[in-house]
Amino acid sequence: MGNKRIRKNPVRPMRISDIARLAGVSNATVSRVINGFSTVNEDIAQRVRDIIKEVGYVPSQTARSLSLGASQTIGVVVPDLSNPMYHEVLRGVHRAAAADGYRVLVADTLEDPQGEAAVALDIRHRTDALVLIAPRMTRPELLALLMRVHPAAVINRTTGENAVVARVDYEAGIQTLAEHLRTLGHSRIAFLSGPEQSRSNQDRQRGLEQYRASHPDVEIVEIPTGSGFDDGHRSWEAVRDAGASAVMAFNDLVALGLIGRLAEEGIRVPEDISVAGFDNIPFAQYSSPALTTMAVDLGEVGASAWRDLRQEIEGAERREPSVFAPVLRVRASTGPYSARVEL
Amino acid sequence: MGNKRIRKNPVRPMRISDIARLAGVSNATVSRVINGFSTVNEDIAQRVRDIIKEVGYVPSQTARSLSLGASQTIGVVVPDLSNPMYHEVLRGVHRAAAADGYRVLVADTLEDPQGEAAVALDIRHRTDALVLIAPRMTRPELLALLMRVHPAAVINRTTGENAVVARVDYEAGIQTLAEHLRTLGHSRIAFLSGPEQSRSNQDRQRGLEQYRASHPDVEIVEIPTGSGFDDGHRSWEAVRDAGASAVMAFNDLVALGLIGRLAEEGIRVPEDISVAGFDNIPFAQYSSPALTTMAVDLGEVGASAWRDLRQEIEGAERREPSVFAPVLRVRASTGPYSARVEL
DNA sequence: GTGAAAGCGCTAACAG
DNA sequence: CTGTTAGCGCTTTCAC
Repeated sequence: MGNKRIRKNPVRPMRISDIARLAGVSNATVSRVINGFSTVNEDIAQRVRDIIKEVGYVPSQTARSLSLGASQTIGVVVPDLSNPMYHEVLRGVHRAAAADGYRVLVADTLEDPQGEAAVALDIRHRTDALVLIAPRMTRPELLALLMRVHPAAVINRTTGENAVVARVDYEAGIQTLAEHLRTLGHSRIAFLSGPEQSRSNQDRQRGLEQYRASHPDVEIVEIPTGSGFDDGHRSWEAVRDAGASAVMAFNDLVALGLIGRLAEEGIRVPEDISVAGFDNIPFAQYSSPALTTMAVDLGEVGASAWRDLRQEIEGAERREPSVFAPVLRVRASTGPYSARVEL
Repeated sequence: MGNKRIRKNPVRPMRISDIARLAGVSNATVSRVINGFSTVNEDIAQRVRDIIKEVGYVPSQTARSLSLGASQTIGVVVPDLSNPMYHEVLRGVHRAAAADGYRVLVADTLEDPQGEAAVALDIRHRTDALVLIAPRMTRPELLALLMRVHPAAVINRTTGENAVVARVDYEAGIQTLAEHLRTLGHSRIAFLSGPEQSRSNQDRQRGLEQYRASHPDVEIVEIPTGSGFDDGHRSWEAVRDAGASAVMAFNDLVALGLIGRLAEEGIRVPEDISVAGFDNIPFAQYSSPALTTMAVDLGEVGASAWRDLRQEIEGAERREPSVFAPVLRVRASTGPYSARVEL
């Protein structure tokens, strides 16, 4: 490059005006080339492109966003980035949005319901739209927030008119599972319930309430348990005392914990007792026996949220909430009822 | 508010000038109040604050970033957002950065090595720094990229001088594990290797090379296997043919797959054969028998990357790479060698 | 203590 | 087809 040392200073990134100067054209022309406006003389365009590539220029997304009033980026607010369930949803959103040329900004609220709204507002102000995954805040807070962050999608919470909604129908799911067990001949079924505050647990309870009403012939006894492997492991005495021939665990982890305990106790699954989980975690198919469970395509929930949200960004009319019913995966851990010796 | 209808139009967010007008002051004053400059008359400041709260004004982060030349945001580039391993690292980075008032922008490259650099560059231009988790691109590409995205941290890849590095010492880890088995009396050990291109697999292989050199008394036979549960499940014949009394699996999933198969075959673990995993996935402690494995605190790796990166952002000198050695978790799946009947 | 004005890097009319 | 100019919303000198 002759005597003009072109020193790439990493501290001071290239700007559009640098390119313009180097190419001997105006900023506007460079901008047009970058954005693929065909109205530029091909020779000039090529020269600009060459220079851009040569110096490795990348436009400032910040400036671009400010100027355009849009960032081609959406924000996703997650209560807990360490929870695999949210990951699946997140990934679904991410892939779907990426396919449409959108980037994703993820913010973890670290399970702090207080900070949720602030985080959401902040992130919304750098993005074009928001996805809230299972927000923890109270309903009034949520509604107030939604007024101000439109367009937004909410996953696994119901809202009024102000947001796109995608959610899993846990109510229906647990009933599907109960019905599966009833069909197998079980008439006394234990439900190992999860954390009390958990919304999805409440949904399951509501579903079972309905099921009891429509099936007076089957008894469903609720045993407060928890959401972890250990909780399931510890639940054995209560299950035994309940005299149930089949168990629906709050989730797969609980089911697996119980199954582990049953193995230790020498109780056969499903011959002596049937055990079913919920969520269909990857491991469910590898346990022994393989676990019957309810599968939810969380990725699809996320993708759906994005699709509806995108419509919203483009100004389409509000869609109905998308509701996803879990589907039954029958595997080896549930079987027909058979009278058995006292445990 | 008299006859001046203040209609909150969700389409047109509040700007600083709106607040200024409402408070009867200048933009500059509002800005000063927001940023906590003490030079503002307390009465005015209070009035401004009240109005901000009342109308729910939140400054545009985009404009702020452009003006300040900094966004208080870092970008994290992940090869695959669905991989739990990366999640742990991501979470470590996230928590540590959040504690320092930084937000995190996550970009998934969807395992596309081609697009990686572009994604990194783009995201870097909306953020103050970059974290690359286990980038897939070639070394020359990586080095070239790092020149242009400084400051950056790289996880699980070595680099030259241009980035902070945090990595897991798989070489040492696998040797620790081999030594554990040798101490138990095993002298013929199988290593179920993972994907060939996997860098961490290559690290393990290199570690075993060293181990062989320093321990001629133990034979380590490598069996190309894979990284999934099924791969482990399928590996049984090869393991048997190798005549090994102990197995080191590429990771926990593979180990668990093999253990499942062994159960089917009626082979006892660890009485007949010892099996060890790698990674210490949450499930490792719940399998039966509980899995001996190498634990890596991935969250800490991420947190460390952030700490060093932060120094870098603040202009401190380059730190040495942070290297994390996996630690041995002895559980029930490995035991002393005992001669046994031919399998 | 407060306001006016310039500027962060880019895009988009509007002229020519 | 290309350049000039006026913002995008905020921060920050520099005067007052």
